[in-house]
Amino acid sequence: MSLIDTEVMRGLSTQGALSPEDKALLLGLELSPRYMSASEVLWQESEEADLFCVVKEGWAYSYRNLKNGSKQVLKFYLPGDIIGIRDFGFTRRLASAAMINKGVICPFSYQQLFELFGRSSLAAGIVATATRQQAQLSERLIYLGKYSAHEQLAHFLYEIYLRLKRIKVVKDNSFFMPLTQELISDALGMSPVHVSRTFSMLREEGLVIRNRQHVKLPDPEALARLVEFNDSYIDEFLPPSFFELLKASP
Amino acid sequence: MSLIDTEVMRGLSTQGALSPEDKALLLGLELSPRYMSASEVLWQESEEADLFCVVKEGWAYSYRNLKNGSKQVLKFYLPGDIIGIRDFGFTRRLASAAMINKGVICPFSYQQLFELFGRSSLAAGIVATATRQQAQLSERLIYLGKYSAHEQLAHFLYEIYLRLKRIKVVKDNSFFMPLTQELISDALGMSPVHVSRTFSMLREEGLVIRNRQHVKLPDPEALARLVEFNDSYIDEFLPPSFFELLKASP
DNA sequence: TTACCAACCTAACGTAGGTTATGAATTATA
DNA sequence: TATAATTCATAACCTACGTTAGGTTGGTAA
Repeated sequence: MSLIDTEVMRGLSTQGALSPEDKALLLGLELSPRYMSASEVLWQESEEADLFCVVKEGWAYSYRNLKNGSKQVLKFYLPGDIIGIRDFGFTRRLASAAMINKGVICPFSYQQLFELFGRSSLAAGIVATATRQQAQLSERLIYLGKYSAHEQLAHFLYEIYLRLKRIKVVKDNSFFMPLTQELISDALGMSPVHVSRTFSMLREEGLVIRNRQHVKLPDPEALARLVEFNDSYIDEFLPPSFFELLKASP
Repeated sequence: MSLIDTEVMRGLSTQGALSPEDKALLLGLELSPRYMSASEVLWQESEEADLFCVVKEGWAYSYRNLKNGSKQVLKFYLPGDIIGIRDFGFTRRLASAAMINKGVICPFSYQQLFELFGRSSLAAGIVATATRQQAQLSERLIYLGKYSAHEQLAHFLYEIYLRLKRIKVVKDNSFFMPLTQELISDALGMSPVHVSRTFSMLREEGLVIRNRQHVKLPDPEALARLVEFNDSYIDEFLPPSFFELLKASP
């Protein structure tokens, strides 16, 4: 099971959509398989991200270690799956990855992917934007899985705060948030009643002041500490390597 | 707030990475803004997917209506965010999208995105693979948010079963699954003890027979019915439109 | 002004699932 | 082979959160 055997590529191939160069590139990957033992780590969270892999044999998974000692698995990878493309457009890994049992993987550098995009940095930019969204989804998943309603809501509000600050619509730690508690409950997977309860708790702790659609976070840093916020997934700019690679491409 | 004002594009622009054609394309988007009212629907689940949008003003969200009458919000979109790129590489929308308050959006067709990829259907294929992964992540999010442990584990096992069947390693409804209950618990956000309890329930119901790493689903269809499985996100091939668009590109 | 409705708050009570603990079955290591 | 370490099953107990329900507030419309 290799990249060219991936269902997507097989589809492209049988439809005659792959150019000879594309095919050559795909088959070239076969030449550098890595034999992995069970539990062997592919990469750790926050290491430099510069490649992705096709799982040829064995199972792998990506995960995040959490402050409370547990971990959240984001995804299991089976033969034929691509692991690590999530971090394309980021400087560092947002999650760790490891083998479950022994197997074989084929690495594929981001550099090679860039070259495929040819000249259009616009295309690369849009793809990077898409992977950023996926990163936000992963964060939400982590909070849904392992944290209490209190931590979840705090995390949610702090994320909204950061995203709004980036587009310069936060003034004096206050912002406009046109969400009902019911909509928030549908996002966080809890009952509307419990959202209300949790808002009350956050208010009593002095962390959140809310009046209908007007929200104020008197001490955003305290909130961030409460949830141990990992803001690398919202970072402002594409990594410098992104531009170097673009300039280096033909 | 337009696409070119998105943080990613601004980064590309200030680094001089955007070609004049890229810039012209981006600015051309400004010409077709759509003014949306509060609660207006952008698209419904399972409608044909052929475009994405940049949110210029207002808030939007994507969501899935669930069988039990509730809904799960997947993501809130703020000004500058791109909505609908998740479905690139799929025939139909995997989730609905709607405005929260009134606002302005700028549509951008998948066709235009294809043209940016130039000749490399390999690049397009890799991107499509990445969006498929995001789709799987979304499904997991939905189950984490709104379903009981019983339904979650059933869904998880059925997804593994489908993915393994696609790569032809399921024989007689049985497969090898090198996961401990602890690892499963870390993926599903529940305690190892409860994973064991839930496996026992599924066994008593005759839905799952498991012996260490060997799993058998005597009646996969019954499992699928239990979780109302939406298998469009694991579908085998890229949509026909994908190939038509590729042939149409210069 | 009155009536109405959506959004929100709080309380009382029930339950799914967490926690802790113990023992059995399996696999790994000496 | 004995010994240790995982993995898993089941029980007893507890808590975070769901559910149901009743009341307050604020916005809107006649």
